[in-house]
Amino acid sequence: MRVQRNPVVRFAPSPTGVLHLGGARTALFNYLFARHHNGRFLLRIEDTDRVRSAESVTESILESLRWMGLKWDGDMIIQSRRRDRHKAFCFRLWEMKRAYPCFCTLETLRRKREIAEKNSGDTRYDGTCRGLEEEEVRKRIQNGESHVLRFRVPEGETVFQDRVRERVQVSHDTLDDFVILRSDGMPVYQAAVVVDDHDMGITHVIRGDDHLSNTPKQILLYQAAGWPVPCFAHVPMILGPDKKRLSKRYGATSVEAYREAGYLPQALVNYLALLGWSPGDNREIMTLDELVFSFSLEGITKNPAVFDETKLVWLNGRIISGMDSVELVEKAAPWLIDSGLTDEDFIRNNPQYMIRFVELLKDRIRKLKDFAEKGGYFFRDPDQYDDKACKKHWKVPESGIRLKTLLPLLKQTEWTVEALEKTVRKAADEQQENAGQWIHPLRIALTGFGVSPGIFELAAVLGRDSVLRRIQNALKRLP
RNA sequence: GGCGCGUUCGUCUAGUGGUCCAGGACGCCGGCCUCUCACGUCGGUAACACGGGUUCGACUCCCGUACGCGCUACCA
Repeated sequence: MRVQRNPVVRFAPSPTGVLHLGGARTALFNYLFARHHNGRFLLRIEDTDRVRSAESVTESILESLRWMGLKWDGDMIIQSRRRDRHKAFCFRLWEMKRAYPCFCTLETLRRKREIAEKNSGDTRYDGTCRGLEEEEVRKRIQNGESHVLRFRVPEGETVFQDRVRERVQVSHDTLDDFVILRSDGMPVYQAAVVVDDHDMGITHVIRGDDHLSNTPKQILLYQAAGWPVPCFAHVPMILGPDKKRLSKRYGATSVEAYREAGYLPQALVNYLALLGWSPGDNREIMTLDELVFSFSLEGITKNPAVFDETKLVWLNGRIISGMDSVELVEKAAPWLIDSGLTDEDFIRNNPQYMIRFVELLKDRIRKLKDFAEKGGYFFRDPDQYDDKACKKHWKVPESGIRLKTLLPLLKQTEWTVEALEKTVRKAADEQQENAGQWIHPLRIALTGFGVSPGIFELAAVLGRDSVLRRIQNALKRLP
């Protein structure tokens, strides 16, 4: 499908909670679409629910978007600041008789709904105030009777072409006269979105599937106002492992949480893009630029997707191992510092050491925090030794003898990977033993663990002093 | 309950009537590499929800059933 030359899209989160994965993906799709078509990607904060909205939340949403690299164009729009404009729109509809005041109280509405639920199950507004005489309306308003404004839904049906759902058809019989302006003068979502999307020149509304049912109401509003109706694209939901809407119950669901867990923004973006969208070929690992280049609404799937953290973890690991080492040092630094392994000065003053550190580790870890959790021995001598590894490779009397034999040899070995390897293998050879029998105890002595990067590379990086010291420490602890 | 939307390996997906005894990826299992782990590499496991049509032929089109999700607020 052809897309007009310079589309304008927006991401419109409501600041009732931090940015969650579903919202992040919606933002991403909007961003990709805008960039792909040379359009504009705008941001609007939908805070018309004053009770539930919080300003601090807005800042965290912005921070999440920035972290993911989704830069929006222009200034962000704060919906609540446009209240007068929304109100004017609602009053205009009233003047045009497309809306009318409704005096039903929350309480009577609630009661009617309750009864309806028990009987017909039809809980829609019954239209009590739809046909009120103008005279009565004026009088009741003069009396200061509290009222809302409801949209007068016309007869007929609304049909629209959704860019991912194809044709969607809804009979107006299933709609009711919904509220557009609250009794306190605050506009309701339905009215506010339409006014803002129109004023912002939005051409394509790309949003979550949960808005699909609202779309006919909004289209009716556009039509009542005589405004052009934008294109819609409803993206399916992201589900939890139980196939229900993703919720906090199943661990982390916010972008923030993934950031804090040591994920790279590239990985999250890449993974989210693949969740509900496919480039059509078999590519899996893609940069933001590649995503922009390949993105199209046609590639969006119709069915909801289950969020699978193991694939995200894999992607994160692949991206880490493919990343530039200098950049990786920067990314890993906060984790190393926070865990107290080292400090900024050391990192700044030992760039070569830091680069070797990430290079030895980056292929075998999957999250940034693993640098700290699995690479502590690059910064401090082991103070405890892994039980399982000891049982397997240390609890034999020869281990001590082997390490003792190694000590003087290592004192005079040239400190290169090749020389170290030659030394150790030769020592094992001379005893007619397998090199592994020497390597494993050495690994435990140097790292405290049964697994680590290649032992000779590791020893080369750690340096002679550190290696000799660690062997001696280990010898003291040998059974 | 009503309305809307959806249903391909455990998960993400490719597939737009014959090229599909269904392809890729994650996961899982096994081989190779090897000082361990990881990487890499080779191979394996595993799916068209069900029932009716339409058609020479259906994963692909139509209808129904089941299941799931969403909406049904003076929430967004």
